[in-house]
Amino acid sequence: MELSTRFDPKEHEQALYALWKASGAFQPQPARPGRSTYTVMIPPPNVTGVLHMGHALNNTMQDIAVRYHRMLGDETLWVPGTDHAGIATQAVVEKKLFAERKLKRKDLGREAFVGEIWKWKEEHGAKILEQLARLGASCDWTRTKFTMDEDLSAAVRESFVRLWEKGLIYRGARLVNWDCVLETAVSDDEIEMVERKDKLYYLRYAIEGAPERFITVATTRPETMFGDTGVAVNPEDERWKDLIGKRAVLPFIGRAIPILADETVEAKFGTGAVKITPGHDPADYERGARFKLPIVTMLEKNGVLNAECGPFAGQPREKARVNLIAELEKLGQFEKAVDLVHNVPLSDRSKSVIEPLVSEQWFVKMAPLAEPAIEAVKNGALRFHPERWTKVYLDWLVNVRDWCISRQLWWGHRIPVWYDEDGVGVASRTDLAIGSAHPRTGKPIVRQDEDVLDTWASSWLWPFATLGWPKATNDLERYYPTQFLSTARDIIYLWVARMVMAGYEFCDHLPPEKRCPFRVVNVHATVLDAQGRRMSKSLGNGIDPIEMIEKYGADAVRYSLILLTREGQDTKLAPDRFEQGFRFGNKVWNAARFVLSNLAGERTDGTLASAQRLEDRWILSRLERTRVSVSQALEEYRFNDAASELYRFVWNDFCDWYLELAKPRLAGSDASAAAARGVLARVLGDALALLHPFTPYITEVLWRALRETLGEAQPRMLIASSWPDGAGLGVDAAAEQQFELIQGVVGAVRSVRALTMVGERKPLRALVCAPRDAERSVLAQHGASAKALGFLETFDLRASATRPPSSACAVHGGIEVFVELGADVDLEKLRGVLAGRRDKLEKSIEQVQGKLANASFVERADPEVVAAERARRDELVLERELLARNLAGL
RNA sequence: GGGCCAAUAGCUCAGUUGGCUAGAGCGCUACCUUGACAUGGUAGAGGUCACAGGUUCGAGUCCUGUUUGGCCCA
Repeated sequence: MELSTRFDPKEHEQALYALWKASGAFQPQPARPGRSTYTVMIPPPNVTGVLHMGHALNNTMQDIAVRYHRMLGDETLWVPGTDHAGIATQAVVEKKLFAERKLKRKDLGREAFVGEIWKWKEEHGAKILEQLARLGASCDWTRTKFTMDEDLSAAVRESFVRLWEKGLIYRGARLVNWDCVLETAVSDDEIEMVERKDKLYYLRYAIEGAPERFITVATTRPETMFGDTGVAVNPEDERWKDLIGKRAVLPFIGRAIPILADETVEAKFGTGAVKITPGHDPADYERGARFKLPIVTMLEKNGVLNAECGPFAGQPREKARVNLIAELEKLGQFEKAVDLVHNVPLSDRSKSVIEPLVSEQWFVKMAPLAEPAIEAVKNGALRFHPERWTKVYLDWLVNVRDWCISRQLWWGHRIPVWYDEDGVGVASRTDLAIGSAHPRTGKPIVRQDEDVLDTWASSWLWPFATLGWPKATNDLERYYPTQFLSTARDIIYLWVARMVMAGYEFCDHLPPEKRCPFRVVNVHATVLDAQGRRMSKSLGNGIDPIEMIEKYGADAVRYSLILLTREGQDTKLAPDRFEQGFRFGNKVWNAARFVLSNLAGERTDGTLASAQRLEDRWILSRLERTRVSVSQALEEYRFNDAASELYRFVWNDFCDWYLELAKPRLAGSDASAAAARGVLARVLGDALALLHPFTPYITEVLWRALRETLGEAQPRMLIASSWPDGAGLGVDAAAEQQFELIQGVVGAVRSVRALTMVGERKPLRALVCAPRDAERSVLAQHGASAKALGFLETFDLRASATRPPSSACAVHGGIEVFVELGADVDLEKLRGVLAGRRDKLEKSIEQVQGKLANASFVERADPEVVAAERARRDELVLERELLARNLAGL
């Protein structure tokens, strides 16, 4: 098979992906003997989403794990899908409707509007999944799930009713994050804290019965004054101490509110007196509850001030703030406004300021659910990688708060609660018809609850609902629990912790030790821009993975991301960083082309037994070490270590040394040439297999070419091939050590060439002086290699020698290499480098001498360490002597 | 206010349980069109491992504190 001189990703990616998919490789295949199942659930992206770098990194990691386990012979399943993203999706479609038809959702009505969303979903909802495919993600697309699918909706219904029956669901008025534009409660993760320059306003409240006195409170939201039901001061604060127990009077509306002593008030902030607005501030809500203050709501759901606000009723909150300050000023009750930088909560979707607002919502009692999830990490059923995230997870669970699961939206799972005419609710697995009898009261059902459930109330069921739960399906039986979950850190509690809770709560068909939905949670790095900022739409600093795939290919994007991403540490990314992966692909491609062009004809088995030359034994030993360490790294989900190891092996061992040494051998037609071919085929084949999880496309193309070249009629695709098992290989430490000697001598020759500008290819005569028998013997046996790589005309090996006239020299350990040069060469650079090296040695020797002169080191340190230090000192001293001697003569 | 993480070459980062002559990629300098690859090769330059103490025979690595930056929670 003829390979083009360059690998063109566009030529292969789509076709290969289709081929893999059609072959059934993405679907679980029966495990090989001794292997088991391996399941991964994709974190379902938002159905309105587009692929960003975080997705690219996260899904590359999952794909590596999945492809690795598939090659190991596990029955491997990776389930893809999307979530319905209640608010986001509804907002997208509302916006579109308005832009195209000037319609609001209320114009259409609930049913028609939801129909529009479904239409939108059918047209656009698969985009991000298609993008995942471009990345090479080997998901089982026949099992693609969507949280609004019928079966997943049934799971949501079942879970709700079960919690209801256990008494874990309740309805109540609570302070929630309110989006005044979308008019719904939103969860904590749907808001973004944005730093803003704002004002801190100082307002004076009159004191009841003391017309000459005021109490000054500082606030960033003066308009919430109409919701004030108290003022708090620190009991130690001399400024206000005497007012404690008195009442302050709100301007305009004249409500008198108590002045209370509270140690949690910081005397240093503002005036030391703070207004308490339990209906509109989370901290005040708590404080108000402590003091049993009433709650006054002063806002309509659309952000307009309500009847509680006296003359300001009917004004939008922003306008009211301005007007209020102006009016207070007239009354002399506005003291001043100072600049303040603080965090303001904005709604992700509408970008409007979130108002904490008391409203009727549905909640889930979380404390009982949290217990087994806490236990899971304590007993080792669940492990975080990196481990430190365990703490974040536990902190949240230990202090868990009840979960507000209702949303005032139309898109989502409608809350399965029906009410009779008295407003008595009941949860039901099946829809209750209007007019039918309430199962408990017997009175007619008059309506279903209007609200829908939070999207997380479906995605927390993801690991088992996607497999068929609550039905006892074959998939659920086989593939639950899963092994690996990879996700971003910001949803550890919102999603990960809740999935664990759900696993223990709902998978009660399993014994407790099998309920935890996954064994390992991988918390991947956050991808930042080159300046270290988070990539965001508003900053416009994102790098589009698809654009990068177009430019560099999916393999390059994948490999670069993994090379750049140290475990759990954030990653700074610039577009040109993808070049590293791209160049590596080019290297692999060309190395393979070279190997393949030489492979025609016979081959040996490429094992240590058949490959006798030093470089053969060396590269096979290096291959074995690489295989072991890459496998180990993948077992531990250290993707970066695995990728670096492969990079080093392929580039620095195989290409730089082995290929170069194979070239002269391949020119011949003897047994050595045949052995080299065998080794080349073996190393290339194994390297492609080891690389496949990281760079699936290029390795698949080359694998096919290799198999064809070797004459295999119906080669199995690499995706379905076996992970290298190291058969016939072993670590050969002696070969490695000997080969390092050759590398050192070659390095010495090259150094002389470069530093004397003699040219890389000019044939030179070398005299090598190796006084030690062991080294001389290695050089005697394998000097030809050094001769070839150093482009030496002669390689004259001696036990002792003095520097021949008009020759330059280099020193490697105890070995001197003399290279004959013409008389007119410039030795200045060479002298400089040798002198520099001598000085460095000098320092090292001082250090070692110091250590060895220290009696307590010799006594206390491990005897092996002491012996090693002595040997090192002798080596260094010898090298320094050789350097000094030769430097003197140059 | 509580917690987590980082600080190592100009830049981006490695550096396992303390035993280093502290590494890689990019960038830089010099040389090389060579039959796999110039998307390449060879050789170099470049570091008081943030700072201050401590533990130890020995600290980039462990402990304490400080500074700077980032993130999370309240």
